Amino acid sequence: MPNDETFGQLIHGTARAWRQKLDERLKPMGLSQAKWRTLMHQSIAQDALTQAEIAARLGVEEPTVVALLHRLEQEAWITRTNSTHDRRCKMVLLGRRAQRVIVQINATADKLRHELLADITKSDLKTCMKVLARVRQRAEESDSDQATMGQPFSRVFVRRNGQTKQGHSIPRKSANSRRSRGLK
Amino acid sequence: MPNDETFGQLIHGTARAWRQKLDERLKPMGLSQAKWRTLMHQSIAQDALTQAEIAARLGVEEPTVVALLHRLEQEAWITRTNSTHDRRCKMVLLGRRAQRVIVQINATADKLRHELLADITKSDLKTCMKVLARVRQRAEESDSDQATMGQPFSRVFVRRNGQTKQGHSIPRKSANSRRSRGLK
DNA sequence: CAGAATTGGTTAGTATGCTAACCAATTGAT
DNA sequence: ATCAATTGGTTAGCATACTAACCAATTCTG
Repeated sequence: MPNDETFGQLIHGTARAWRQKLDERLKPMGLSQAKWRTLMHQSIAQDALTQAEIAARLGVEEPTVVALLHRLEQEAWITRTNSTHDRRCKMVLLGRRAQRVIVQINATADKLRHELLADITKSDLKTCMKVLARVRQRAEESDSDQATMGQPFSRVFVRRNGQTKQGHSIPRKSANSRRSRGLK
Repeated sequence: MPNDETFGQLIHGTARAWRQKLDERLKPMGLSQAKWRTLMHQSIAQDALTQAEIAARLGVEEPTVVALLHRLEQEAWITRTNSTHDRRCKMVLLGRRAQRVIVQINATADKLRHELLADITKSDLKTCMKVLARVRQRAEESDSDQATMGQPFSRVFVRRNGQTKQGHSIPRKSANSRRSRGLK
């Protein structure tokens, strides 16, 4: 067993173990970490959120949210209605069922957190969170500046459809998603 | 933006950002984090590994490894051969292509790690890793001991198929996976 | 040794994440 | 006012993870 594990592997493994544990606890309530997080952000915000807002708060991409909300809607946790102001938007609302149990769901997550952090000192925890936040920030930086110091071989501009609507050619942002990583 | 983020969300987000970044860097080489990790463990071990060993080292379940190796094999990174000693086993070997590039693949991961941890002090890093290791250990504990301090309601033995071939009935391991979480 | 149990690997089905490509609606620029 | 660009949402297709259920082979036990 490699106890000289790299930091990357360690974060990854810890996050996975945490998620697994939470999923296990939430399972009897018919939820998972992803669903719980979604409902939680809903309940924190006073007004209904759009899907884009939810994606930003969860820190995931929109298509992920689409699927997630689809499942949540099927299971009657939420409702989606078209916005009257902007016909593109869909406002997401917590269903009654969700409102009823949201408190105990959060309590479950809180309890788990307390358990897992039980014997960690305040100081160590603070340091750890500081490091994690810094690393995350670093990892979310755009990179494209110095990283590719070699030659960018194969400069292929995919240019998918090419005829639909916008042809503003040459997106200098490499092959990134059209959104500039909304997280932040 | 919730900067009073919980520890769970923070770990989760950081791990995700790290993985994304690594995937992005490995992409030009036709790899991903999962594939890289698999190849790395292969190259560290001198002899060929069985799929079960790989699963244990990666810290994932066997079916996940099956799919992963399947993709790696299709892309000619590895070869799978039946073991002569134990006909159940399949030994996994690195293909020539993998052996050639494994060094620079690891270098990429190393470089990323150095970049992401650039301005973290040795001391803070050590503390952080200590905390993560502890949390992970906690999260991987079996739980079932004191957590369910009530009565174990619903003692249902799922008893799935029951008729096909082997009817060794009643797996007394409750509904858990048949393996006792090989991680560790 | 025979039957039970375990172990290695697989398949099927699901959840969660991603990117690419698209449409419809709104906003912005001229 | 019109056309270009942006924004909200969707679909399709893939990658990576899981559990449940299974087969085949080996090992353990009486």
